[in-house]
Amino acid sequence: MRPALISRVQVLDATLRLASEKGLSAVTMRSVATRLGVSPMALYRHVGDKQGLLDGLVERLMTEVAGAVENADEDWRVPLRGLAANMRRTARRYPDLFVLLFQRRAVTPGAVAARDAVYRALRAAGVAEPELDRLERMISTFMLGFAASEAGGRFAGIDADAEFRYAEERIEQLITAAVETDR
Amino acid sequence: MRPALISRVQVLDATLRLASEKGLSAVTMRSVATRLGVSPMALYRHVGDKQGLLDGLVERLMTEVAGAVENADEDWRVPLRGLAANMRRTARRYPDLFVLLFQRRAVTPGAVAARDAVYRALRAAGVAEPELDRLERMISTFMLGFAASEAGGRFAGIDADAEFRYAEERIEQLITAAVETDR
DNA sequence: ACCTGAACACCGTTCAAGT
DNA sequence: ACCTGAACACCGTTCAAGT
Repeated sequence: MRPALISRVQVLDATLRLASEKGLSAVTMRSVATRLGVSPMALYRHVGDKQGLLDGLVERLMTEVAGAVENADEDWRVPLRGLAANMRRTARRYPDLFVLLFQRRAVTPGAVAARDAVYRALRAAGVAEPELDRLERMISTFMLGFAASEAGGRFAGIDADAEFRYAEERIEQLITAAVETDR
Repeated sequence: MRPALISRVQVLDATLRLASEKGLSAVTMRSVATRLGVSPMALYRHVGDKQGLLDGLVERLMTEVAGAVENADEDWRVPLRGLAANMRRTARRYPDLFVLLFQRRAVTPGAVAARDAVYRALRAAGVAEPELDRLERMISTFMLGFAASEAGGRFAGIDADAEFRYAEERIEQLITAAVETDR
């Protein structure tokens, strides 16, 4: 038995900092280890392997997205906008890491939390059960695509905020239309 | 002077085949060179470097997406659906390559062609100029996000075709609504 | 239980040389 | 003009060993 020098949380913290400062390509087992003052092989006990490290990173991204979204608001639009804002901010912070979200199902706690926030908003808006699933996926998919585009540079030269306000309006319009037809 | 053993087109062809068969991680300067029966260094004259190779790949993806989209149809929905179908097919063929599209502006010929196809469809539908740009970007962004999600596995366990039909309807509804308010 | 050092099989890329 | 071979500075990961 021997006291642990590093923990899984520390490894992910250090990696996330490295990724936001120098991008995903700067994230190597060796560079992360150096940052923690430990040998590269020390990481393997805590994150499995490089893929495991990336998985851990992506889950942290999702909790960052889902975190701090107000819930019990009078207007269902508020938490939805908050989630979108979180998503865009996270994407800008980790542009090349963010696209990995397209490769994960919403099964980890963070991803589930983010999805549930959209669900709650849609329910509060009055969207009926049969349509809830699909509308949620459609909206989440658009948000993800928008944030990835903005952070990746696909929108270069365009006012992303104004662009998003337009899309936001259109989506809210879509939601209220769905509520209307259900009635 | 010396007869060229390989060309840029051949390099991209071979790389694309390799990517669709074994994924992006199997694409190395060495593996591509081996496939062409040439030394790794021979590639550098034709694609610059690894990043140049990826850039060439992504442009080919876009021309694949934009290609063979019927144009002069009576119904504006047809080319739009065709483009979406192309996008989804291409994404499924090169899942890990596809997300690189989020990092490119629509400036290369293939990307411009894809964007113009959406423009034409929206104009044919009757969308007025001031809204054209934003609606095009919103729709393209959603399509990209959907295709990336489907190909990446985010929709695992879900009937992606049915899912897409739902979204398609909603988007077409959005377009006709935009036409209404313009009138 | 946790960490290290050396080693292995890879990378992308430079550089000088060959035709 | 186009290609090669050797070399360099990296990777992720295994394995045996140390505490």
